[in-house]
Amino acid sequence: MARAGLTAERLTQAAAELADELGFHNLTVSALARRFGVKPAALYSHVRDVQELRARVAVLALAELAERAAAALAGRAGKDALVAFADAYRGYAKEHPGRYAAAQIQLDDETAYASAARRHAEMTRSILRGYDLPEPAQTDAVRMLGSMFHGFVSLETQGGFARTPREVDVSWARTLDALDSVLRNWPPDE
Amino acid sequence: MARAGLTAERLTQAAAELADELGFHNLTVSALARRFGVKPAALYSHVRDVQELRARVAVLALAELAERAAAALAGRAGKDALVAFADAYRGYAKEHPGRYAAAQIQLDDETAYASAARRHAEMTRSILRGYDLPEPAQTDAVRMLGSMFHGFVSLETQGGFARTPREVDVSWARTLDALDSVLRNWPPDE
DNA sequence: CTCCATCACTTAAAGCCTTTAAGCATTTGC
DNA sequence: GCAAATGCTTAAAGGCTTTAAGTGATGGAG
Repeated sequence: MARAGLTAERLTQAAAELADELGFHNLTVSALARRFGVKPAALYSHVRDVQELRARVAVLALAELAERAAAALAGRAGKDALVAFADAYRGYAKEHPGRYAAAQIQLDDETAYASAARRHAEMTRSILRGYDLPEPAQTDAVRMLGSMFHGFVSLETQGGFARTPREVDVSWARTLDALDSVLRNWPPDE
Repeated sequence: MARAGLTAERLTQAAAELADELGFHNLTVSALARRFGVKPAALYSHVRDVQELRARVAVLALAELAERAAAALAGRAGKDALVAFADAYRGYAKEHPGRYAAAQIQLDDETAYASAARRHAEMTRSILRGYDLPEPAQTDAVRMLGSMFHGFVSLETQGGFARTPREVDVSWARTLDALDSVLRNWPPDE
């Protein structure tokens, strides 16, 4: 029999595509094996178990997302940077819903450390340089921005906004306006 | 053999507890049957399939959350209302992570319509009455608040903030300050 | 060039999950 | 007290994960 030429990398790549097509929670060893015309057991020489497969997709997604966000950020500052970053984030999630879902799973500390997770936090901080917030307000703002982006995208992809007629794109833009506004006028600690 | 006395309601209640203990994605028909000392097949007279079981937990969670939010909101207005609502939301998610996860799943239109999902939107709107935002800004703000709350809670329960030392409670409070601030000074459409 | 070791994949099997169908036992109502 | 309805069990099929053992292709050494 001809060999399929499996490697951890090819499996991860295909797994990411599968996740985008079928949804992350339908990413199974069996489905992936099927796609390669191979028996499920064959994958276990390249990947320890389904957990590792999912974690690999998560790391891939984090890296791609960081890449995209970094490109969007290049040469921009202030609100420009904020909007470009946010759009990159939302765009990625819409194009790659399965990968985006993967990026949300809990990675063990080692994997997380080695992954692009830190780059994300750093990029968010770099956006805030345009608003010069002192610590610890900066940390609060990082968390707020992350929550906002993730929350919006998450609700949007789950159809949470579908029942109201107003264009989601417009609400997104206005939300970014609001974020920019509050970052420029960060309320004093009371 | 003695009968277990299963009903859809008791199953739903137990399923919610199971979800909180094991995580929503570990909520299975088998595990639930085990808890009742009964064979899995027995549940299928009361519940169509695992999807319906999950949907029932989602509806339960939405109702409980609405209940709690409504209680928190009673007699409050302005920032007071905002903070009470947000705290109710976050508190519920922390106490009942499995139910909270359930509340995020896509319900079919009928179920969603019959569920408390609408009450949530209405309550968010009632908070905004304290800030008198005209439509369509109000819709944008509803979406922003929902995104913020869900995003923060979601990242927090997934351990997303664990790697930074600052107290999450403090960031939460400051984020609410920021939201209050931007609602009071909603940026004009540019 | 050939043989053998290694590697890549298959087969086999166990265990857990969902779900349907059929059977038995218990309750309920007449 | 008996029949019908109800509630749970048994049985069985099919899909998933994962391990272990087996087979055939590949490639390096002699």
